[in-house]
Amino acid sequence: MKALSDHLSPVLSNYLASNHKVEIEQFEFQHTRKEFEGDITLVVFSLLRHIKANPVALGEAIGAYLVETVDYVTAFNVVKGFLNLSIQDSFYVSQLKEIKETAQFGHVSIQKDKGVALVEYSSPNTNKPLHLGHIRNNLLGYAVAQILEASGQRVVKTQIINDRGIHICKSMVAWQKYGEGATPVSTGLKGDKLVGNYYVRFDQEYKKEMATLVAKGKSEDEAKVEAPLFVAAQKMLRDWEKGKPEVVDLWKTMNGWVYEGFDVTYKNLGVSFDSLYYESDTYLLGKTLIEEGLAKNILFKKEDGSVWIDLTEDGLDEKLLLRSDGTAVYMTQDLGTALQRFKDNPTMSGMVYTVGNEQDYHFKVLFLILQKLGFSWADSLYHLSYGMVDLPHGKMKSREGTVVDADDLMREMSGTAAKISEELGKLEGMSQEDKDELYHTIGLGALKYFILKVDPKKRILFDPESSVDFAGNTGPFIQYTYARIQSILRKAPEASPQAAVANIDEREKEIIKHLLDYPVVVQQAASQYSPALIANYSYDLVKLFNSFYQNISILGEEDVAQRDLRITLSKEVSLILQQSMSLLGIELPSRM
RNA sequence: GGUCGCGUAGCUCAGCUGGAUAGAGCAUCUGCCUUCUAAGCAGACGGUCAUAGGUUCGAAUCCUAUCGCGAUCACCA
Repeated sequence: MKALSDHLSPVLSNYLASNHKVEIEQFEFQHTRKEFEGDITLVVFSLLRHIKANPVALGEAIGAYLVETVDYVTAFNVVKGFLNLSIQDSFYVSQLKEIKETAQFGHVSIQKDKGVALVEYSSPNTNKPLHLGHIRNNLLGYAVAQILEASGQRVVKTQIINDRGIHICKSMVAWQKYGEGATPVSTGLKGDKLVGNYYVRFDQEYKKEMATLVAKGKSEDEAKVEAPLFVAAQKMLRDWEKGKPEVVDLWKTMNGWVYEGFDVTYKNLGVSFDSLYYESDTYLLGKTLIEEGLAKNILFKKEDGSVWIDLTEDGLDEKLLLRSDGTAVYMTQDLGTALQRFKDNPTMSGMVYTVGNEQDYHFKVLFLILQKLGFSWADSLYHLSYGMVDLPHGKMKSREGTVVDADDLMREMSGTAAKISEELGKLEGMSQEDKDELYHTIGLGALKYFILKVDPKKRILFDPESSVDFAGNTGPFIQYTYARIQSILRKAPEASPQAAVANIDEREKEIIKHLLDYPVVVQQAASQYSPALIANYSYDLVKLFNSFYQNISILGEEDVAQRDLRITLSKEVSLILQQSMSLLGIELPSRM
């Protein structure tokens, strides 16, 4: 409806300026509700703040004026404070033509002067495989990056890899002790799974050691730090920081395995990155930053040597930035990473951190510290905070084996897609290879849509038993509609909408109106960082199209002008679907 | 306890900066495949928008309080 209101607003402005001596440029338009006559509605009530008048009388006057001066406004009626305007069919035909002639309608080509927006997502630890929580993170981050790009921003997709710290050392210690030289090749396991197994093994053996110590009369707290495995892990961390060659070598080898495993998962999921940052590289810069902060008296040192920032005046607490032994904490490396990214991207216009909402406080503090350190770009940082993915029985816990593994889940989704496809039996003549690819497309489409259609800040309940739907408001529903359109287009002649169309069906008009909304939705999704808006828009479009498709013949229409309009309409719907779904990372099959 | 987020149909969710009689899907029930792919379409059933106040022409939407759920408040990440 944006296009229409853009046409009408200046006319209205002129009218009100000359007749009521008020300057108004923004008007409140909305789609006319079905029960009323008309296409677009001006909410006259909102004008009453500026003009003292009876809403009905004002509506009548404006309506009469618009019908008189604007060609395509054919009629009007006023209900209470709502001015409903009827628009000529030919207007819609010309709008459809414009959509057809615009490449990538609704997407803005990248504007160089805007600077680059960094989008961080994924950022895993390198000690265990990716799970469902990472999937939401990855899908959100990737989609937001795509949406920002479609809105005209240059985007760099990035992540910080948490590749150092005690947790990595735990896997390393367990591998040394129990691994017997196992490698991904010797075991046939994905690298991240192999390393993850030793992380779990560490935890199991560590618990046994603690139990033994407690049985010998040690307290729980003593047992925690005295268990030989724990001591070994701590020693390994110190050796790593000293750069002891055999430790660093093992660290590199095992991280290498994990990265290979992650790459497979990312590829399957269809996400990618433009630049990578490693905590092992950036934590030192963070320490430098803290030295500077101390010198400027923004930070302070306690007697034991630990470094803090006092945020009590901002309503927050004191926050630790460096341990008393001088080693870095989480915040230290995040400060370093942020600065490093700015150094690498001097035209940075903003940075989006895709991180779960349990870290809301952390990011509040991070941004505040960067502001206090005097970085002007700190104001443009944004925490894309999203809710947890919960299972019916509560949180995912790796120790209790309730984690939904990313690779397993994707495989199951493809499997379900295959099962449904085979039951429906529409894929005659397709090679097995193509079928497998299609099942992956559909399965992933279902999963991605399921996750992205929900507002990011809300929690998602994931029930592995009932799985993800393939009917209704789902990815496959959209894919299916697209495939149907492709089927028509394969048989249809080239077509262009002609003015000769006698009249447009209500259903066709609804679709054109909805297509015209797409550019606004893309901008909204970008400014709100919400892929859900794109998903819901696409769903509505598909609903409208299916109703049209099921009730009106396209290729069977004898009137050529009418038929061409319908073909064009179908084609444009499919193109917008392709664009909108590409923002969500969902592929659309030409058959299914 | 402090701070932040959420609460809409049996279930899962939409509802844009306040606008007309709060919308979808799933589930349940009716119809529709010799005609462009039935993963679909047409329809029925289903609501005290957590509760109570307030702001105003108008509140699911904004404000306040209360209740419920979750997160967070580490020399973990």
